[in-house]
Amino acid sequence: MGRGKIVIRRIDNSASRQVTFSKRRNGLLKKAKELAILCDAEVGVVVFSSTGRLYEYASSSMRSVIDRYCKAKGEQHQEKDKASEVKFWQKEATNLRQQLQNLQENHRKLIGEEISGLSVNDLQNLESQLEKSLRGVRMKKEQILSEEIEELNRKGYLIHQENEELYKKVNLINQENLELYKKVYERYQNGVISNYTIPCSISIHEASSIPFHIKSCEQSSSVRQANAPKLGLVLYGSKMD
Amino acid sequence: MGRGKIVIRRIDNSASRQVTFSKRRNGLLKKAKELAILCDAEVGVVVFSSTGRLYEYASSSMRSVIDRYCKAKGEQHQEKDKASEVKFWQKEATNLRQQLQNLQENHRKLIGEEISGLSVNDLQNLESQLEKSLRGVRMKKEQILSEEIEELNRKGYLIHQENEELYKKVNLINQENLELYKKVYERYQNGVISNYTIPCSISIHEASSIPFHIKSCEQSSSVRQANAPKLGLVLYGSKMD
DNA sequence: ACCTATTCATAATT
DNA sequence: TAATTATGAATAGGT
Repeated sequence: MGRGKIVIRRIDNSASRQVTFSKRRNGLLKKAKELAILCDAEVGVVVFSSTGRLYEYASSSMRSVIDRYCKAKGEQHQEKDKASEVKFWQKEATNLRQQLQNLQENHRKLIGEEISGLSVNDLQNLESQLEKSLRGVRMKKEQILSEEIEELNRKGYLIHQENEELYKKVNLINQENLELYKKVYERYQNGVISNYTIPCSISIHEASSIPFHIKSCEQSSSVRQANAPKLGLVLYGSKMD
Repeated sequence: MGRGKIVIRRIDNSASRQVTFSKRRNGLLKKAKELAILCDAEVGVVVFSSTGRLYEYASSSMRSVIDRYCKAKGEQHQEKDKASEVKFWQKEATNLRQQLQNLQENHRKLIGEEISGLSVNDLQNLESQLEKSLRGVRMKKEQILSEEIEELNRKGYLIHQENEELYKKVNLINQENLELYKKVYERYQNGVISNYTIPCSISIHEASSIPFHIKSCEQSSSVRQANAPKLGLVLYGSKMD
């Protein structure tokens, strides 16, 4: 709405920016006023120029508008309340900080730092705690590992069985093949078919004679047979201390 | 700007007031935005409809605009101060609570609780950490114990030496005594003293022939001689794993 | 500040 | 509630 269309971006020229600011600011405040009157609305407008000067319009009063705004945003503004609230949160923070410090100290002791001031008894307790923790962690780890091993063994066993089935089938077919070849050869000798040689049969070398073994990648434990009983909790029992 | 000119006064018809509100509100917010961009201004607009609904625009943030407005007006921002203070402390508390939770979780894992969700690798790390901690604690404990032993040995050695001195002195005095008794006995035989018997001498049975040993109450480790060299760091080396 | 060509916002209408 | 459009208002660029 001027002599030419403009794109909405910062006006580089300081002078014309200043002029435009003046015009549009007035326009904005006027529109705000009109809106408030026409539509019975409570309107507040605050404008700071790039030089920092303040221009404002409020249909009622800026104080009222801001108050209502804050209230609408769910912000309390009773000063007495605020003061006690601040105290409450300070206390809360202090409390939490204390807890945090205690826990940190505890933690440091647990991981073997800052144990200079402790008595032999304290150290003994700490040692027991650590041993207990270590036992728990190792047990868990070993449980997971043996579960993995078990799973692998189970799968391996299934594959192994499948292999055996296949082996049997292949042998069967092979047998069948040989018989067929024999028949064909007989006919050949009888002069029915000429120029024919028996191909080599498919050879199967005891595929299922190799038992299925799985070895843990994490351990140097001994090789276990497929379908082995549950080993989890006793697998590394001797190492648990 | 429309099909006809209008006077700026409250629109009686509720429906058209509502429509006009909607249009002009959008227009106002758009103009505010344009002003902010074109002229590099900080702009805030708050509009409450007659039904109480809030619409707003702020080029930066409403908080910033209101802050700046209050500052520019030199008005009581005590309330605002309080509010932000409360926020600060709330944030602080939240932050601390979070830290506390993290540490607690960590701690629980470290002591072997809540390790169900961990991977074998995590467990491995945990185990290493625990082993390291355990080493540290044991080392410390054993250092203290061996220091105690050393101290006891030192004291024992001193007492032992004192004992030897005393033994010598007693022997000396005993000797002296015997000689005196002899003299008294001679005089008695010469009739100077009547009715007198020689008491038994104080007997000293090689008091210093028993060497001084101290044994740790905590360990079944071998007995150590007084004045032994520092043992702390190697005392239970074989047990450290 | 003012002017005015032009664009924009919007009142009325559908 | 959402388009459409005629109209007045706002304003960009120039003086």
